[in-house]
Amino acid sequence: MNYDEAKIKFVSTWGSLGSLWGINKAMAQIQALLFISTKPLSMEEVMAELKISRGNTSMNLRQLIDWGIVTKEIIPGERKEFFTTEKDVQELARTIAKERSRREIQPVIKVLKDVSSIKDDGTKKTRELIKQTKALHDLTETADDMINKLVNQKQNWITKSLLKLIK
Amino acid sequence: MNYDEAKIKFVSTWGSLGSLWGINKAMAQIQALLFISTKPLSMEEVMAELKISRGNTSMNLRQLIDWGIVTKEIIPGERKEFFTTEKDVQELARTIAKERSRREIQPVIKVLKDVSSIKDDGTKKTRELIKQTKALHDLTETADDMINKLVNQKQNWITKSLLKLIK
DNA sequence: TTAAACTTTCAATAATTATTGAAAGTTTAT
DNA sequence: ATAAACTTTCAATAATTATTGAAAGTTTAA
Repeated sequence: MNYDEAKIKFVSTWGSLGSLWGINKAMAQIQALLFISTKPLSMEEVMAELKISRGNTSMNLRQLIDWGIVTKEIIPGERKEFFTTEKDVQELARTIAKERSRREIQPVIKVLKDVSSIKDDGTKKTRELIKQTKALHDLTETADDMINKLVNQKQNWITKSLLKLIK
Repeated sequence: MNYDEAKIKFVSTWGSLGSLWGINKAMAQIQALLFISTKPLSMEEVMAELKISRGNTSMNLRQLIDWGIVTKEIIPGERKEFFTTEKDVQELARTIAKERSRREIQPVIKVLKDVSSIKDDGTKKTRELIKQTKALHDLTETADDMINKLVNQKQNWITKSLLKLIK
């Protein structure tokens, strides 16, 4: 496998993995491309590399900026905008975890809290609903907390936490 | 909010959350319904509650069984099949984590490993590709290990790990 | 066996989601 | 002010994914 093959394989795999961290294919591919680029890329370059339209590129770049994963770069003497992504995987993981929590997990936690707080009328089915949604609420909330806390450890939680917990 | 409202809210919220844990809406809704049911449900009952077709119900129940989340129940004297889901959230989390890892994360880890193992020809771009995909490989692998290990602790890791880590 | 009760399959269709491309908008240089 | 260089917007379209429903398949009881 040479450079170009490896690059294509990486970008497309990362793209199809987008769903795993909750973003669409084009968005994930743009991020992947920037992630292995040695310099900031212009919209033209992104379009050309990924063979996607200008509109698509524009929209997805904006979303990545929204997520806090990509930033615009001003390059002196250049008229067009250039883009870079966070290059540190740790920081990347932190940002993604935080955003997903905010966008998706928190709203669900709220619903689970509401549902598990309905009045207990003493019937079996109501009790089951309360019991099960409460369990789910606790699990979701705790898992979310944990991921955020883990991911926020400034030093390499990877090795440290692993050693502590997993042995 | 009364029982029926709460039930509908829970089932539909859990359904739309399906994407978060990588399954489709109908599948997630069926699981949610079984999760709060006080008794095993037949295909008829699932169809009626969720207003989905027989074919859809059949296919998605089978997928849930594939995932190891739902099991068929034989009820003496009954001709049709009944279904239940794992009721313990801990066990549920464990099963889901294991399956997602196997189905989605492992294949990506493999690609990252392959890509990061290409021959270093000394060019800047190749070095960057190797460096970045290696970092991603390590992160992904470690995070995957961690989740699996955490989720596999038999006793309630929830409280224990939380107390240890988060304080 | 046969037939009723039930489940699965899958081609057709519907619903959803992503992508395009061109017009409208913005910024910068002169 | 004007125009070139560039970006954004969004209605139309394409691609993908989910759902239906009816025919085919299976199991059970008599």
